[in-house]
Amino acid sequence: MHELFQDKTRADGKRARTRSLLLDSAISIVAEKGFEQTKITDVTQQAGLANGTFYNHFQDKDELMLEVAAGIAVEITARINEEIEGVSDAIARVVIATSRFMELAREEPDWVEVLLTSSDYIPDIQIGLVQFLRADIELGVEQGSFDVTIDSLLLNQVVGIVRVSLRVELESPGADAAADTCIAVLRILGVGPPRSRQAVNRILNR
Amino acid sequence: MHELFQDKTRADGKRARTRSLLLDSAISIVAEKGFEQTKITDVTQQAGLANGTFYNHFQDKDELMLEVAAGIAVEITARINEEIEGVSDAIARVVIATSRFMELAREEPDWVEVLLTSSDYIPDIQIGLVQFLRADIELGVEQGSFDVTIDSLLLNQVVGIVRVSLRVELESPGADAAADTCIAVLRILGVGPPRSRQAVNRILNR
DNA sequence: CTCATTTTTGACATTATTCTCAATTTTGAT
DNA sequence: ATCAAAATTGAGAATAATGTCAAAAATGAG
Repeated sequence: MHELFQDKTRADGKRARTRSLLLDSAISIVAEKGFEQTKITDVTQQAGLANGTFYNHFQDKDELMLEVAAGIAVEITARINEEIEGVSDAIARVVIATSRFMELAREEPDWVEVLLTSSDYIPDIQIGLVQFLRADIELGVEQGSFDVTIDSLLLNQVVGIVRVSLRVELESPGADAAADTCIAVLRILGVGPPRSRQAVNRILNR
Repeated sequence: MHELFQDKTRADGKRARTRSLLLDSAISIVAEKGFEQTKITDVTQQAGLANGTFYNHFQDKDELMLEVAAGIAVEITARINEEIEGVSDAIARVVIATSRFMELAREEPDWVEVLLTSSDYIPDIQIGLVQFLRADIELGVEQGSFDVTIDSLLLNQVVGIVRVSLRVELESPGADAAADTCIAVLRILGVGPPRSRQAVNRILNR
């Protein structure tokens, strides 16, 4: 379990380090208690700082949360992009991205937990991820692999499937849900059941 | 927009009527502000009652919310069951149930809104609906229509798809999302794209 | 209509959380 | 090592929500 913000500010001044400490503390508290149940004193206590210090760095809870959620979204987007960079087949891109996301739920459960809960309160957080998703679906339609009309409903449905699958993965990390989730996503995108299974087996080489 | 609880207690004594008034007031406040942002005084104000009256009827907010959510879940389950009673084809049952649910999002948006938000906080609320869903999926597997293994992941995925579709319907009531949602559900259940479209067109006769 | 019982009222006590700021400590450039 | 600037501290003021209860009002059985 890495420290997302502190790792990026080790070398900077005291101010930046305290700020990062608060941000990382917020991650662990939000992951544990949820978004609205997280109080400012919970965060400062977790950070081992006095309550007043918070106000030296943030206006209010919303400002803190926005930064936390945006930081996680950027990091997760970057990690997934790393994996699919250079892959040109849309089915493979979607499968790799989905399974990498599921893997992140095991590697960094707090980040994923916070991303899921915060996107209920800060809808903008999803925007970046959805843009990439849309591009890959467009690619798949062009390549003749997907059978869908691309609209807000479809994008939300795909995001919804991935969301619940991530939640299941967070709640029972044993039950390797990645492959089944990839198949579900392909099915939604109009890839028939036999082809979906075959593609997932090939791409995740099982 | 009907009053779920008041309609059921018109004939009863004052106590029952006040109680129902509080429950219905809670629906409209939760639909507007969300679960955690709903304060007890919001509910009593909406009901036109004094703050103290609340404690004559409920221990605390949780007790109120549990009753609100359970009441809505029972009503919605009953209305959907009404429609599929006597239908023996699993595909038809799933399509009719899904589209009826989407229709309810237009008829009674507050009920559906509260059901969606409260099931984040009171997971038990989903249990009843999921049991019916599971039975219909089992039926479809027996009938050779669905190609899935039934487990918690699958049930959550289907619920997830319907949830996001309901939310889209609530947010833009114009965009007739029912048919597309039925198709998405069938696809998840392993019905191929052409058969899904055909089945939905036939059953919803368009 | 009467009146014992039930219900409602709303001011206030309690508890919870946010936000401020003067005093103190720490930092890091020189 | 020095010291002005920056950061932290924590007590407590301000705000917000919950929960209590004696007094007042409404109910409905007889």
